[in-house]
Amino acid sequence: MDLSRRLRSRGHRVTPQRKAVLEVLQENEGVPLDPEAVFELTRERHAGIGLATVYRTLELFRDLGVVLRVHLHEGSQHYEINTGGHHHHMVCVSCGSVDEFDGCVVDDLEESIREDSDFVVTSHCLSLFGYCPACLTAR
Amino acid sequence: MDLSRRLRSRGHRVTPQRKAVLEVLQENEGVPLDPEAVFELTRERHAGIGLATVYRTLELFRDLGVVLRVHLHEGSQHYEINTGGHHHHMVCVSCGSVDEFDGCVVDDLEESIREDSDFVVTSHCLSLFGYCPACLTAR
DNA sequence: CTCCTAATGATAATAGTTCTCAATAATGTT
DNA sequence: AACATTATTGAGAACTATTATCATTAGGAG
Repeated sequence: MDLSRRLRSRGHRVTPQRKAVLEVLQENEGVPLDPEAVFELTRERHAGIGLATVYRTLELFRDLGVVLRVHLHEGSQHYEINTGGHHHHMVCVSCGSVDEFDGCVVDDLEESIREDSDFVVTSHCLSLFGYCPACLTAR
Repeated sequence: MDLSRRLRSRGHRVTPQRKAVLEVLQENEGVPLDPEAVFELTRERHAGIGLATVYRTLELFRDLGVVLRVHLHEGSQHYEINTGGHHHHMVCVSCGSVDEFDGCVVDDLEESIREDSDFVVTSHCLSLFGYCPACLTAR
């Protein structure tokens, strides 16, 4: 939770840019953002930040477990603050909106894989695609 | 199965390039290949094929349902022949090898989503990451 | 306050993919 | 079989997302 502590404990420095990026991510909990979006939103707080710094910061935060990388099959990666709650996403193929869903069934699957094969599963990626309520009623 | 028929029924033409790409994919059933790999393998059959044609052909085949696009989080997209059998992949984060696994549990999940929310799920993407037997014993 | 060096911003470089366009060739028609 | 039409092709330019480079700036230990 405490960014300063988490950074310093690994020999990293606490900079205004990193604090600004964290704030943006925290304000958008549950909303996966791509680096460009993070860049634009962070600029409103820290005007001079560069895009490269945003990329570097997101990568660092991922290392630290502060953010999670989300794969929405959209050409750019998306990141969201890691709240600890395991969830995945439903992406509307019509409007691109993203919803969360909890209750991941993959834990069961990982279990059965562990039994059936010699492959040791350490993580997984799951996304659902379809139509959101708004796009469904709009036809 | 019959490429010629499938192409013509949609107004597309049957070309030696497309036949060559299909053959490569068929010979590599169960092995997700990226466009560069398909390009190299296809060149052995049809020497003059261009990379752009490979990209266009894979996209077309995907439209026709001939191939499936696989997301291995590797910087490039991967494609494999669509045999109709629903399966997903286990990617070794150490050596990059890819194994298939059947028995997808997501159908159950799609079901429960359909009941719990108003989101209509039409497809999903699931990949598992971990360590393959070879990499496990090698330590 | 000083020094060391991590971090930054600007920009170049890279990787993967798509676009452009003139030349070629697959198919329907004669 | 020859022709006309137009989809397809190959080559390379263009584009997008991301990473690397490097001189300058600034965090923080002493």
